[in-house]
Amino acid sequence: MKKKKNNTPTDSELEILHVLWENGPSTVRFVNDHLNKKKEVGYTTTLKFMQIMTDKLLVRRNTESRTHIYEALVSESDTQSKLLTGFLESTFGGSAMKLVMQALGSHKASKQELDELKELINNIEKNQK
Amino acid sequence: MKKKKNNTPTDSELEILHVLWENGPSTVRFVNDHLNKKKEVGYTTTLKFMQIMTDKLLVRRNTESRTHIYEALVSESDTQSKLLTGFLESTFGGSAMKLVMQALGSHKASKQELDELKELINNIEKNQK
DNA sequence: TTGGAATTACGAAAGAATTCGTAGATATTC
DNA sequence: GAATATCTACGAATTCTTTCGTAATTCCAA
Repeated sequence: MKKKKNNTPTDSELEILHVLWENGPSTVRFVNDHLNKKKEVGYTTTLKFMQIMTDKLLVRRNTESRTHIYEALVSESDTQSKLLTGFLESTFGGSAMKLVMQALGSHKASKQELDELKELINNIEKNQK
Repeated sequence: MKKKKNNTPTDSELEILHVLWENGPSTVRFVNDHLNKKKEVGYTTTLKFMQIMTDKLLVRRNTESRTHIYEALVSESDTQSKLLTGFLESTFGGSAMKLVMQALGSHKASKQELDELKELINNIEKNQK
């Protein structure tokens, strides 16, 4: 029986993943500096998280040089998709439409974004036929 | 200085709120029975949460009879909106459109739902002009 | 080469969320 | 009215997450 891997990151882990997704493989120092633009975080705190994430297989690291290089092992869209599914379930009873309506209703979208959205809807409808 | 009320429920609290939103004012027994349809939860566990939620002003209770009646003090849509904003920020970097695209892409929507959605988009565009 | 700076490993404290046991009070049943 | 069931209050254990201090090692600069 294969062990079910629990790949979903916690909030703090997610912040680190964002840095890795955006900047590619990075050192703890680099990630920590980035995080500190938003809020103060100790270096060893960031280090600890990245070690935990290595255990969880959210990232892997190259340890050839003394300063390790960390790389995301999970993709941004996969992770977003998983988190979205969980959020959808817990908050909107699993109804994606309710969530979409709520999101569109309370968060501004530009003309261009709305056009893209309509385009997407058209494609979905086309494939449904 | 007024104290900032942190009204956002935790996951367990949210499950209880769903029961209250759906069924109206309820006893601990009723809520606990409902929760147990999905997963095993001890009675005093549910009770404890509802007491905590009373402190947090997420619910209020009528204590006239020995068996207290609990009632949601926060609305479903307000709560969803708050949780959505947080989730949007942490997972999608604040981009509602990315979330909407992801949600529509990976979760099925019916013809009717898509029509409603287009209707909503039209209204938004109309108001933007 | 020696002392300071940077890095990793590790443990553990602190905080937050969840879960439940027990005690005491009140209601119900036989 | 005695035994049983139900309910609230409360504290505390447990688990998960976050945060950091310290030690050991390696690198670098004067």
